[in-house]
Amino acid sequence: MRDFLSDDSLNAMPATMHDHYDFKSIEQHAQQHWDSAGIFNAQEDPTQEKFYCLAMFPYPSGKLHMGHVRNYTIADVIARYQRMLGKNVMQPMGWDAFGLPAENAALANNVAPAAWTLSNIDYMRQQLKALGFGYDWSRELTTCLPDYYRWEQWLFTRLVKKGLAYKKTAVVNWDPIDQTVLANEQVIDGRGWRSGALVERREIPQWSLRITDYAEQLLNDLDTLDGWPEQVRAMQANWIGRSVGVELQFGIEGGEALTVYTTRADTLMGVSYVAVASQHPLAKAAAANNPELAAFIEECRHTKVAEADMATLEKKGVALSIDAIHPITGEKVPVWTANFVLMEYGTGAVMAVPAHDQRDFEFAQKYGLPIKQVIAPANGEAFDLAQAAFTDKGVLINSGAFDGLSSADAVEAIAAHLEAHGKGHKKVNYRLRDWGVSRQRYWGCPIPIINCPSCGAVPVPEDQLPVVLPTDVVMNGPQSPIKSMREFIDTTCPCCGGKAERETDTFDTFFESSWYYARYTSPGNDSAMLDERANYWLPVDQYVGGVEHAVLHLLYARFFHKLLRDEGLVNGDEPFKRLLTQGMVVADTYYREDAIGKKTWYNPADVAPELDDRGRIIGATLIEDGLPVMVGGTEKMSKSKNNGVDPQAMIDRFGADTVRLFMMFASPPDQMLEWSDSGVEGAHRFLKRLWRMVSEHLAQGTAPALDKGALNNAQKAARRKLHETIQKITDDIGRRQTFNTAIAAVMELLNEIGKLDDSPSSHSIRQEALSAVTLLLAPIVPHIAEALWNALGHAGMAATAPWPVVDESALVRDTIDLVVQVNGKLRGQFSVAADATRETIEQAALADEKVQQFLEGRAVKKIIVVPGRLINIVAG
RNA sequence: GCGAAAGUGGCGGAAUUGGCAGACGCACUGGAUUUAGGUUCCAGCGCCUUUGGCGUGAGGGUUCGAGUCCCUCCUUUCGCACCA
Repeated sequence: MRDFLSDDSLNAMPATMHDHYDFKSIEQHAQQHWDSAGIFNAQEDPTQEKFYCLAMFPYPSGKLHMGHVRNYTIADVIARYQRMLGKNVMQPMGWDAFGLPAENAALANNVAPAAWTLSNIDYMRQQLKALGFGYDWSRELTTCLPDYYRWEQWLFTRLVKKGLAYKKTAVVNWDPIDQTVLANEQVIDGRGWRSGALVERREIPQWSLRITDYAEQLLNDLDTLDGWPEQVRAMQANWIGRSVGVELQFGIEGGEALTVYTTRADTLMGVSYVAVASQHPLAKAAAANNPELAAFIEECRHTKVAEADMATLEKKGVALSIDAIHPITGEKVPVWTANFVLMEYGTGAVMAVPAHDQRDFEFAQKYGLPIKQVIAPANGEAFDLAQAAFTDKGVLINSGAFDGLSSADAVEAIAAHLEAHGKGHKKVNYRLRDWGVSRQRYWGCPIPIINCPSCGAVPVPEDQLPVVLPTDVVMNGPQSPIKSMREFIDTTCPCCGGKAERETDTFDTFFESSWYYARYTSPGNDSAMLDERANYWLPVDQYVGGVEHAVLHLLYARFFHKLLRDEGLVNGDEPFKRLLTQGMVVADTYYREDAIGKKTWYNPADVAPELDDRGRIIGATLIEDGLPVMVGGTEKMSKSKNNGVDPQAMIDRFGADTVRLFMMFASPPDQMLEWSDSGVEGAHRFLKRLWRMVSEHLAQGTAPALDKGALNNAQKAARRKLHETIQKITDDIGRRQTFNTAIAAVMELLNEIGKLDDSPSSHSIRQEALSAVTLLLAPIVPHIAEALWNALGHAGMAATAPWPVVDESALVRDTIDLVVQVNGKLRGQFSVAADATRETIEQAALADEKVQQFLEGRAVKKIIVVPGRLINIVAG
C-alpha cells in the first residue's frame, strides 16, 4: 500500500501557505511547472503500457464554448488519472479547420477564410492552455494546412485506383438565385437562407466512397466494441440497417421491368400497386403527356434533400396510367409515383401492400386503392382492416398456393418460386448508402483529380501532391472563388499531357476528421501518411466527444480505419477502444416579445431570477431596466437563443479549477449539463474550503507517524471512510466514469474528517486523508492539487504521483448495521457483529421493539435475509 | 416519420447486481460571528391530516420487496447522410 507518511513526506518542510486561495498565481505556477518539466510530451516506449486519450478536436469558430470545456475536461481527467496509474499517456490536440463557418465569416466580415481560421486557432489554443489541459502540443495538427491534407489527397488517389472511390450523380439542394449548392442547414422552410429562393433538387456528378463494401465489417465489428455505449452501437447497427429480403421484378408492358426490394415477401400476394420515385425514368417518361403528373413531379423538385423532411411530408402521389405485371399472378397492378419513394434508396421503386404496411395503407385509403388482406393473425383472432394495417407477421390467406404458411416459411417459399421463374431472388440489403464526399465549396481540401477531355477523371500523381488550396482569395459571393480561378483550374493531363482542368470541388470536412486520430501518432512525417509509431499508439484507448457524433463521424472514422488497415498503414480493425459520448451543455433562456411577436433573447448573465420565499423561481427581470422578461425554458447553449455562458469570463472570475470542478460535478458526463451560476460558486466555495482545511491542518505542525493500533472507534471509522472513498473514487473514475459521484464522495469524506478531534492520531489521519484527497482530486482540479501536494510536504508533482492505493486492513468492520422491514416497509434497524449467523440476525430482527408492534396479531410467514443489507419479515 | 436516450424534492443530481429513495451540491429558512453588503460557522429543509400515511412522468403487471424488470401511453432531448 501507499503510505502518505513516508520518509520523504516527513522530512520535507511543511510549506507555509497563504490562507487565501489565490487561484490565479496557483494556476499559472502549476502550468509553468508542468510545461518546464515536459510531462505531457509523450515518447514511444515499448517497455511501458501506453494510453492514448483523445477528445474530438474543435472546429475553430472563434473562441471556446462550454461544450468544448466540458469535452476537454472529461478527457483531461481521464488522461491525468491514467498517468497517475503509471501509464505512458499521450493526449494530443488539433483543429478541424475546414468548414462552412469560415466562408460565412468571410462574407460577413470581408476576411479570407484562411486568415480568419488561423487567428481563431491562436486564440483558442491560448484558452486551452489556460484551462490546464495536459496536451502534447508537439503533435498539434491543423487540417487546413497542406502538410495534413496532402495525405488524405494521397489516400484518395489510392482509393480511386482501387475502385473504392467512384463518381456518380447525387441529389443536392440548389439555390437558383445564388447559383450554388446549399447544405441542409442552409435551407429554411424550403428556401435558401441568403437569397430566400425556393430551393430545387438538382442532380450533379459527385465523388463517392464505397462504404457499403465495408457494411458487413462495420456491422460485425460493433460486437467487438465492448468499451462503447450500448446505444451508440445500436444506433450504428440501425444506421447500417442490414436486412435479408427479396429482390423481385414487376414486368412493365413495352418497357423495362421494375425491380423492387422487400423484407416482407410474404405479403407479395397482397400488392395492390407499385410506387416509384418522382425522379424515376418511368415517371418522367409518363409525364410527357400527363400535365397533372408533370406538375406533381415539379412540386417534388422543391422539397429539401433531408430525410427528416421527406419522411414528415404529407404522403402524396399521382397514378402513371401504366400497369405493372405481378411476378406470380400475372395480374396487372397500377404504377404510381409517390413523394415518399426516394430515387437514391434502393431501386427507386417499392411494392405497396396496404393491408400490411401502415404507410401504404394510408396512401391506399387516400386514393381509393384496393386493400387486400393476405396475412391473418397467427392466433386466429380477427383483425379489423378498416382502421389500420395489420403489420405483424402471421399466417398467409388469399395467397393461392401459399395459403396456410407462416410468414417466415412464406418468405422462403415465395423467394424459391420467384427464383425458379427468374423473377427474383433473396438478397441482403443495407440501409447504409455510399458516402458522397464532393462539396462545391471553397474552404475545404481540393479533390486531387484532373478532368481531361480525352482521359476522363485522372487522379493527381503522387509526386504532384499536394494540390494546394489557394488561400489568398476574396469571397465576394457565396460561390467558391476557385471555381473561376483559371490559374488554379488550368493544368495538363498527367496521362496524355493534353490540356485539362483541375477538379474544383473539395472534400466533405468529415474526410479530415475521419483519420486525424491516426495522424497524431506520426507528427512531422513528410514522407508518409503514417509510420510505425501508429502501431505503438493505436488504437485510441479512450475517445471522448459529443453524442451528436454517435453515427456519422464515428462510423466514417471506423470506415477509414479499415481503409488504412487495408493500405497496410495500421494493424488493428477498430480505431477507438473505449468511447464516452458526452451530453450537451444547456442553459436557461429569457426573452421579450414585441408587438408583432418577434422575440429578443437575453443572456442569463443580464437577467435576475425572482424567487418566492421558498426559493422557487417565479419569474425574472432584466437587470438593466428591472422590468420582467419571459422565461423560455432550458435549451442548448447557442447564439440564436443568446444563452451561451462565456467560459473565459468564468475562468477569469473563478479560475480554471473551479470551472473544471463544476463541469464534472454538475451531472454525469453522458447526460446533459445545466449551467448554473450558483453551482459554479458552490464549486469555488468547495475549493476555498479545501484550501482552508489544509491550511488549518498545517498550522497544527507536522503530524506524527500514524499508529494504526492506537486508534479509537471514531478514528478507525474515519480511516475506514477514507479508504472506502479511495476505493469508490478509483471505481468511479476508472470503470464507471461518473466523475460527479467521485467528487461527491470526496466532499462526504471531508465532512467526516472535519469532525475528528485534535488528538495526535487524528492529526495523522488528517495528514493521510488530505494527502489522499489531493491526489484523488488531482485529475479534476490539477492546479490546486499541485499547490496542496507541496504544502502537505510531499516532493514531486501531484500530476505524476502514483494514484492512492486502498489499505485493505482499514476496511475491516467489526459490526454491521442492518435494517428490518415488515412486509417490505422499513420498521427498525440494529447492528450486529460482522460474522453473526442468520439465526442471530433473525432473532435480533424479531426482537426489535418497533418490529414487534407491527407483528402484533400477525403470523410470521417467511423471513428474507439479504446479507449485509436488510431483513424482510413477511407476515399475514 | 424512423432510430437512440432521458423523466426522482424548489433546482442539479445520488441510489453501481431487484433490497434503507433523496447521498453530495445549489437555493431557501432560522441562529452565531462580523456587520455596509458579503464571507465564514451551526442547525433545519420531499409532501400530508405525523404512534402514522403518501411519494421516483401516467396507467397496469411481475415480486417477500420495484426509481431499477415487463406491457401500454405521455413529455423532452439527440441523430437522420451537404452544420461541425
